[in-house]
Amino acid sequence: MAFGASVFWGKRHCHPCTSVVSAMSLHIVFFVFPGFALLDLSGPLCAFELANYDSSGAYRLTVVSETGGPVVSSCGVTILSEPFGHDACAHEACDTLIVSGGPPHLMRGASEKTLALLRTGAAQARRAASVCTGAFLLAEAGLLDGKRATTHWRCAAQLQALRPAIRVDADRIFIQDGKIWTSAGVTAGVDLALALIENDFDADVSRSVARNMVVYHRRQGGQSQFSALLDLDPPTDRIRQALTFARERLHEDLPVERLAEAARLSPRQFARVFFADTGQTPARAIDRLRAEAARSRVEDGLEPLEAIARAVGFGDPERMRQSFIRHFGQPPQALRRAGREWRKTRD
DNA sequence: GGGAAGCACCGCCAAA
DNA sequence: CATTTGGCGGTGCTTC
Repeated sequence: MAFGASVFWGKRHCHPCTSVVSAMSLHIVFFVFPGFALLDLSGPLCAFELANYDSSGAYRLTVVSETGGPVVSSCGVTILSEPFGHDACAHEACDTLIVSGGPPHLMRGASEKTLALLRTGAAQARRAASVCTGAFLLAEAGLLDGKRATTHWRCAAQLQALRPAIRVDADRIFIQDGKIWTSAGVTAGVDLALALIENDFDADVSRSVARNMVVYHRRQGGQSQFSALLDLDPPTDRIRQALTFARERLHEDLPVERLAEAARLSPRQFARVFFADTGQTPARAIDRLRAEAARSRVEDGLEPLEAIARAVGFGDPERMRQSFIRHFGQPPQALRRAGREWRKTRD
């Protein structure tokens, strides 16, 4: 074996058992279907695999599908799966069920058999989770009703329309509500897996896995920062007009009513269209615009925080601080310090 | 840090 | 008849 993982990454300390992790292994069951997105499966799989090096094989990993056998992913690569409900969830208790996503057009109209399997699987499992558009399958199975959930930002409005009872938040990397976990698009599945691992062990293990995968341990902020959805033109002219309008006068008061006026829509309709186009609600998007405008100036470290807060429309530094924590996960001071460190390494 | 006021959001229904 | 739009009012969050 030329590429021995234990040699390459090194075996680390074995953690003492926690309340959740006992001597037996935790069975992680991945559900896939024809056309599933390979990375939705392989990302989390890789995270759990690496976690096994840190935990002496705490996880047993199984890929299942409705009928079992070969399943072709959206990119054409075939995966071999076990039949769902046989070995996977019946004989050995399924600890965590993770549903992969796929192209949006495939996510509707799942067979009744699949939905029934998901319902029983989720009911028996300690946790159920979805990656990306996998949330649509959980939604159709009725497992997300009344819960907070996220999905790929492009599909958030569609999910909300499909199941009004879900509280869809498109600006999160992942969300846990009770035993149900959902995650944002594609690579957010890795963040989800890291969070599940941290839930089972502790932050040391998940941090170690993140380092081995060369990803952020706790990716900060919401998914919109990666979609660049406030920079790229939203599909409708009117929403773009409103965003341009807002960006040009961030320092002024920008209530939803005023944005709606700029878009020449009624406030109600504006809010509806805005969410459909961007996956965010208007006020939150403005808040993000301000935070982003402030961020580089904060990191530059040339102006007092109070002046920046005023210049971008936060009014006072405390509101800016709250907003930074919401969007970036850390207060302005911390980013300013990080900016200073970064400059030092270059000089 | 608790409580009131204001605002954002959203479900619902009616009108276009 | 279906879809889009606008208004109303309840609710929950933020701000002061």
